[in-house]
Amino acid sequence: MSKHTIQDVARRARVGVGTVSRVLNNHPSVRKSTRDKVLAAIEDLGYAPNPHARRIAGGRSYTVSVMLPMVSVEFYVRLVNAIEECLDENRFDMAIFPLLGRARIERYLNSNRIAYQADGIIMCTYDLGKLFPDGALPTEHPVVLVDNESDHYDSVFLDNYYGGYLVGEYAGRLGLPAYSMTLEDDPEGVFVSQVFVDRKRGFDDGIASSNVRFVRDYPCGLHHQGGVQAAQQLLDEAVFPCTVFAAADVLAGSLMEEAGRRGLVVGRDIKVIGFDDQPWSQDMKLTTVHQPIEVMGRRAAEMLLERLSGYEGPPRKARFTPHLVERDSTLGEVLPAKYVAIAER
Amino acid sequence: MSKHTIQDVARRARVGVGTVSRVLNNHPSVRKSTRDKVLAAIEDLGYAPNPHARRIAGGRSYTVSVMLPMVSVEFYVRLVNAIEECLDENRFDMAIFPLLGRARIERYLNSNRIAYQADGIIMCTYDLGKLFPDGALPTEHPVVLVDNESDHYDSVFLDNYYGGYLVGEYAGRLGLPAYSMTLEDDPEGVFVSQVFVDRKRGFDDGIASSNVRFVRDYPCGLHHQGGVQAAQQLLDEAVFPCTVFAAADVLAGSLMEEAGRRGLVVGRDIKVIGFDDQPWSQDMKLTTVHQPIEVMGRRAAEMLLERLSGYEGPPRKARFTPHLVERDSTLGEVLPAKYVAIAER
DNA sequence: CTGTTAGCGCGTTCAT
DNA sequence: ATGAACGCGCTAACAG
Repeated sequence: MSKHTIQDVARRARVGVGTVSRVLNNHPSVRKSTRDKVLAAIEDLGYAPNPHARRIAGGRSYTVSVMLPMVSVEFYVRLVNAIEECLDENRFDMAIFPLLGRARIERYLNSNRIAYQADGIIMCTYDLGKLFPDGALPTEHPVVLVDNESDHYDSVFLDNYYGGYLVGEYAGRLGLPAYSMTLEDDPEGVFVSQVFVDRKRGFDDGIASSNVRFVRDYPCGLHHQGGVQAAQQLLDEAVFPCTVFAAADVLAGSLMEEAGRRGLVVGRDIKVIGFDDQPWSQDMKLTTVHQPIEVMGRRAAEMLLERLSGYEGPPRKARFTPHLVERDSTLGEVLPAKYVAIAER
Repeated sequence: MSKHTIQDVARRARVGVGTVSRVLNNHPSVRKSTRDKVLAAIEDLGYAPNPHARRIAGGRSYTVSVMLPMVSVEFYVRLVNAIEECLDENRFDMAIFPLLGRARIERYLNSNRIAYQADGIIMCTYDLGKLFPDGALPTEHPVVLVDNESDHYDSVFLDNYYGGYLVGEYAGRLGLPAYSMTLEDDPEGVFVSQVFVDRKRGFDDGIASSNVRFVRDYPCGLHHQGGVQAAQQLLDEAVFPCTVFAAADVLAGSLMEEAGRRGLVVGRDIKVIGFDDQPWSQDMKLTTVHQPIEVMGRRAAEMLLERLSGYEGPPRKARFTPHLVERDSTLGEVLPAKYVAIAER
């Protein structure tokens, strides 16, 4: 926090505080020469306006809160970076509020929380209807939802059903017995993401029109270890060759690793299809559903900034359409069953 | 954000704003009867003071920032929960700022960031000397360091060297060839935690006084997958029976899992010692070094609150001493080498 | 003990 | 185009 005030800047630039304020807020009616004087003074002093004072006086602090389940999951890291980049370009600051678990979520039901003192909020993934009374956040400020569809707020989300459908269709064409790995139920019941339900529903529908037999689903935790455990059980029970839809790339990665450990050849003995198209999926040659995370994050930030600039229209939905990226993990030639049986052991 | 102001409360309670302010700030000289009147009015109106206004007027917003590398690592989740609990009891709010990576850290070199507008900061793990100019955060507010020792700020940390030493001594008594798994260097060079260096140094020194042979160290990423990879290489190369010091419980978990997969008996063929004593370590019967994470988090919050209450003494160090918890993972009877060689295959 | 008043730093009039 | 004055919601100092 700079120790200077707008007064100091005004004195140094030999102008009134009003003029400095205008420069600060990009007000058009300032002569170029005086604007430059002011900017120079600001630069010299290393001055930065006090966001709290701005909030008090002008009703805005140029800060937005981002609420999400947790970070350090690849999806959120990418999303947050994209959001922050966009906000940064518009001279907005960002604070992250990881909700982590039920206890913290309940704290955030209280509108006094600092999180709600921002100019606006971006809420990720959580189903507001299940967490907050009336399905609304306790705030008058604009809210944008990401990774979750809504009729009450602007929302940015992927058509996860369609993504799953693409995979189902594709699995149908592969013609092999099919399995799936999806997200298990959250014991705390807070992180019930519609996302994975939709992907699975789409997959089921996509495969239904083929004559492929869907054997069963293996629910697992959304991390490497969870994927490995489910993969072990799956590989113990599965018949080969087969197709497996892993509803997140991280799970597909676990599965491919575990399959390799057992001497199975991915693409031939087991066809693996992921979801996300994370950067490393290309290296792993994983067939997967592409989702434009950065674009979605940026769009969410833009929508919020539009609201903050006074846009008053009805809630908007930014639905993104995924597409399938075909890679080696589904491209190997399938061998006669007998040979596979040997390779399997 | 409540739409009421301190004026509304004053009117409703038929007192002056000064009195309301005194009640809000626990000022002693308020008659009990009027205090109750005011509290009733506050209750009726659902009033909550505006933190920005408090900051402007009184210089404090009752908010602290917590900066850390990332959450959703068990250590930080537990730490953050403990910190928030203590702050909550003192009517302070908390905002978390995950630094995530180099790009975000550099943004946070700028003192204008909202993170620095809090009354105080708790900084976790990062070595300030390497990240910030002069080894100081760009703020005049009080700072407390956690998981990192410092001469400039109050700091709360574990004696990691001693913890490692305990393990080294213990491994010496076990009398078996010893290996270790520690944190690999961070490619971005930002998350170079002294913590793991200290644990390893202590381990080396602790084992040095015995006649046990230390074979080699396996560096790995601080997550399950990283542990599995290192464990595979270690188990490929190791001689059994042996002792392995995993410098974090999560790595020990990976190792035990991988060892089990290979038919090795933990505690007999391979003695595993972890570090952290995470809640699940007891279930896994992992011998490990206990670290009181919640106590440390609470202590950090307390130290910061003391500074915010005006304490002005020199930087204090709250060093915590770990202890070894012995469980089954090191307790099996070692068999003759020949038998082990068979079991190994 | 309590009411009144002067700022805190800034945005926003309203004249000029 | 620009300076001066007012007010945002609150705390703190000053009277009583």
